[in-house]
Amino acid sequence: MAASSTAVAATLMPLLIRLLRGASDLASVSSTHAKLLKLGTVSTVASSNHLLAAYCRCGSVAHARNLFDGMPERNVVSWTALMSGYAGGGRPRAAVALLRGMARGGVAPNAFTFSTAASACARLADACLGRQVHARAEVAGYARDSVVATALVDMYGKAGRVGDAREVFDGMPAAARNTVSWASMMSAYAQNALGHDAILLFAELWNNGEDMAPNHFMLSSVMNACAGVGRLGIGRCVHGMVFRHGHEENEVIAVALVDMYSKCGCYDYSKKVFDRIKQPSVIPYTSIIVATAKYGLGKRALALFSDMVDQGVQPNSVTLLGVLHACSHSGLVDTGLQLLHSMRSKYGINPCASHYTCAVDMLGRAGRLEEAFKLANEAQIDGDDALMLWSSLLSSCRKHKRLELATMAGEKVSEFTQDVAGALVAMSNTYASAGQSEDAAAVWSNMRRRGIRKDPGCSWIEIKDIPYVFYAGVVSPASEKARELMLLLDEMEGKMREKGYKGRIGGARVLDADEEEEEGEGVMVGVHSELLALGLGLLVIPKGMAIRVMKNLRMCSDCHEAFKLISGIVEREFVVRDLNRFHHFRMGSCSCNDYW
DNA sequence: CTAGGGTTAG
Repeated sequence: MAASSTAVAATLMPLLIRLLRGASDLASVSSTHAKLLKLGTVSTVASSNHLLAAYCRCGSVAHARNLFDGMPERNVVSWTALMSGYAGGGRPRAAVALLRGMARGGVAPNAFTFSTAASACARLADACLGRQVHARAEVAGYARDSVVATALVDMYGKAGRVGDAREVFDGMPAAARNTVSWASMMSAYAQNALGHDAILLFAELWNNGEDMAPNHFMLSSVMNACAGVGRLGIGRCVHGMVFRHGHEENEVIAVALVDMYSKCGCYDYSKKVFDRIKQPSVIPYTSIIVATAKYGLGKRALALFSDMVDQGVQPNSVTLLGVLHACSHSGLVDTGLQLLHSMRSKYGINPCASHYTCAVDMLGRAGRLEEAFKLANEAQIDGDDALMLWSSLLSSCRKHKRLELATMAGEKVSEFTQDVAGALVAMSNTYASAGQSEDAAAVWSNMRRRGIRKDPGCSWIEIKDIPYVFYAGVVSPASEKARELMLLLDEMEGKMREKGYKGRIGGARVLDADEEEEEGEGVMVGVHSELLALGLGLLVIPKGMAIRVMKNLRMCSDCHEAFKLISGIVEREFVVRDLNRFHHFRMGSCSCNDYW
C-alpha cells in the first residue's frame, strides 16, 4: 500500500513539476500545490523550491513567503528564489535583507544569490547597500563570477558610481566578460551622462576584433549614448549595425533610433523611423511627441497625441509631460493649462511636480508671471522638486525683467542647500541684467564662500565622428586652427556690427598647451562656447551641410541673435541643441520664432 | 529548482 503510493508519487511528480514551470497564473500554481500536498511530497526541499519559484513567477510573493515560512528545511535555492521574488515584486530592500536571514540560518549564498542581491541594490540605486553585497561576494569568492560581476557593474552604474563600475569591469577575467558585461558597462556610462566614454568602450570592443556580435541590448545602449551626446556620425554607423544584424523590427531599438535622430537634430529621420513601427506602444509615441515638442512643432505634437489616443494607446505620465512641453515651447498656453487640469479626469493620471513645473514654466515663458506664481504656490510642491519649480520661475522673471518677482522666487530658492548652483547663477544674472551689478557680485561671492561650484557651460560639435568640446572664453590647444577660428569670429563680429549687433563674439583667449583654464572669477564670461563651436564648424564643415552644435545649458539670447545673423551672412543652416530644445537657424531667422 | 543587461522625461 505504502509502496504503491510512493510509486504513484514518483510518476506524477515530474508531471506536476512541469505543470508548475509552465504556470503563469496564481490559480494553476495553487491547484498544483494542492495536488502535491495530496501526494504527500510537498515536504521535500526540491518540490517546495519549485513551488516557491512558481509563486514568485506569477507575482504572488505573499504565497511564496507563506510556503517558505512553513518549510522545515531550506537550502540556498529556497532563499534565492524568495529573494528573486521580492526583487522582482518591487520590494528590493526586503530582498537584500534576506542575505542576513540566510546567514543566521546557516545557509551559504552562491553566485545566484549574489547576482540577485546586486540587482536588487541596482533597483534601489543604493551604492552603500550595494557595496556591502559586493564585499560579501568578494569574501565568498563570487565577485569575479561573470554574472555576479556584471550585476555589480550594473548596480554601481545605476547608483551613480561609474568609477566603481569600471573597477569591477576591469577586475573581471577577460574570459568572463561577455556581451552582457560589455553592454552593462556601456549603459553605466550612458546612464551617467558619459556618452562619449560609452562610445569609446564600444569602439574598443570593436577595434579589438572581439568575436562578439552586438545584440539588441548593446546596440540600444550605444544608441542611447549617441543620443545623449548628439553623436550623429556614430549613431548612423550603429543604425547600420542594427540593419546588418536584423534588429530593425525590435521596438526598443526603434525607440532608441527615434530618440537618437531627434536628439542629433534630425527630426525627419526620427519621424521616418517612427512611421515604420507597426503598432507603436506608448513609449515610441511618447518619444516622437517629445521630439516634436523640442522642435517647437506644438500643433503637430498635439496631433500625434490625439492619433495615439485614437489608436487606443493609454498615455502615461511621461507622455503628458511631453504634450505639456509641446504646448509650452509653442506658446499654446491655454491648451496646456486645460490639459494640466483635465489629465486626472480624462486619462487617470495625477499631475506631479514635473507637470506643475512644466506648466509654471509655460506661463512664465509667456510672461503670465502672476498666474505662474499662483500655480506654483497652489501646487504645494516640496523637496528637491520645489527647487526646480522656483528656479524655472526665477529665469522667467529675468527674461521678462520682473526683478521684484525674481527676488521672491530667489528667496524660495535660497532655502535650499543642495544643488542650488544653477539657481544662484540665475539670480546673479537677474541682478546683472537689471543693472544691479553689486548685488550680482554679492551672489557670486556668497557662492564662493559656501564652496558652491557650478558645472561650466560647454558646447561641442562632431566633425568626422570626433567630438570637439569648447568652454566659454577660451580656445585650446593653441594651433593654427585656433588662430584661424579667432580671426573668423572677429570677422563675423564686424559684419554683424553693420547689421546693428551689439554683443561681442570675438576675442576669446587662445590657451597654450600647458596652461590650465582658470576659475571663472566673476559674472562676466568671455565668448560663449556655442559660438566657438560654430566657428570651428564654419571653418571645416563643407558649405551645403548643416552645422550641428550641442550645448549643456540653455542658449542665451545674445548668442541666439548672433546665430540668426550669421546664418544670413554666410547663407548656411545651423541646428543648435540646448538643454531643452532645438533651434534651427536659416536665412537670418530661427525655427523657434524667438519664443523659447 | 535560484542569477546579470536595453527604450520615453528630468
